[in-house]
Amino acid sequence: MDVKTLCLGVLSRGDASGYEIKKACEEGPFSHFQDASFGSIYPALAKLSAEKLVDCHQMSQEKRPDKKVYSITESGRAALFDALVVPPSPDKVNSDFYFMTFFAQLIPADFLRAILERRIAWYEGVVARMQDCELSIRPAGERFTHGLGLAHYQAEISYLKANMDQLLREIEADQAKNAPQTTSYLTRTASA
Amino acid sequence: MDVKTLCLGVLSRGDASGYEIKKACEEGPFSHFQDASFGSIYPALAKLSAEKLVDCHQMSQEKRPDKKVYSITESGRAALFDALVVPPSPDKVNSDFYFMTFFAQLIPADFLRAILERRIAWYEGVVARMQDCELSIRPAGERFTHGLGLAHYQAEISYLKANMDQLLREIEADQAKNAPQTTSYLTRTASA
DNA sequence: CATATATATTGCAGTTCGATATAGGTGACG
DNA sequence: CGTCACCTATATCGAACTGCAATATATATG
Repeated sequence: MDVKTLCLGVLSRGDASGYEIKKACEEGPFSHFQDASFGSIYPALAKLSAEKLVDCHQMSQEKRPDKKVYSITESGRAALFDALVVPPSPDKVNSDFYFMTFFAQLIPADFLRAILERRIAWYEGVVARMQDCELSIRPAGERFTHGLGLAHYQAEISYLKANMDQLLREIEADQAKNAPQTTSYLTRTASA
Repeated sequence: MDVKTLCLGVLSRGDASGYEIKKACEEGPFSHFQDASFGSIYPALAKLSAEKLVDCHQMSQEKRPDKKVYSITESGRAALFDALVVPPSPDKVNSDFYFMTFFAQLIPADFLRAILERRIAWYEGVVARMQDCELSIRPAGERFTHGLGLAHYQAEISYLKANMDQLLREIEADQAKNAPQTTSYLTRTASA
């Protein structure tokens, strides 16, 4: 989804500044499936404003930097609708964690264990916070998407807990076999 | 993961051309968690070659365009190792599908149903192909990552099948209530 | 026989990322 | 009571990346 449409989506739920849009993608309801940086959000808002898809009100705050609050216009809602009724392009996933587990046999077992445990703890926290949040007042689509994300994270936690010990045993056995003569990673020969 | 490391990872499993690396990210074992375009892969390979992390052999093929086959060097394997033993940065997910379901109440129910059914069919195909593939010969890390992806897709299919009818009923009821006077999307008033 | 698909690379315009600059407020700690 | 780290808030800039077209050839598909 291009950043302009993402901004329209956030603004369709209520007025927000560029900073608040970023937060919605980082910690808020969009954090599980959208990502955008300031370097793309601010230009996107400027373009949307020029196209009259959003209105901008300067808010002089005391004790805070000035804030530009954007509101979606009727044309903006129409543009959001137009962007929603096209078949979605495939998900783009970039996961260093999966990349790392793929090459698990190259990684020292202790380091790998720490990474796996951190991942489980992280997602358990995410799930706990998601289960806490009040959904009954939210629209059907938001509830559905929330449940879908939850199902995904819970499945990942389950799998990791059920399989990580077995993986670590195999990795340890493999590394003991292939490099019994040294404890230094620097002198290893490529065993991949 | 930067594209250079991604290329090193692919090449650690065997020699490949830029085109073949792209295919590994599109259809191959990396397709579930990595993405990169030609425009980033070819420059990355050129840089890796300049840094002596990969070797390049020009292959003049008959009946095909020439091919540059890259092989990872020992320094390349060391660089891959160095990139693997740092804590992975958070996953980056960009999903137009999730974005769409989040705003389900804005979307015509028939269109939404078609999108949901297409998604289920797509992931069922993915799961079927993943279950087909022979894993016993693959390294432990690859098997583990494969299983993790499979668990994720299966959880998503389950959730969609269990909850899509309920969502569509709610959406239909909502749209019938909010716009009983018209069947045209163009004349709707913003009901979000 | 036209059209589409697959192999294989390159270049480019536009988009996005990540870091940095700016600048005051807030809370914690000894 | 200083100061240190972090939060709010916007803007900018180079580096990196994407998506697309161009180029060329061979094989399927209808």
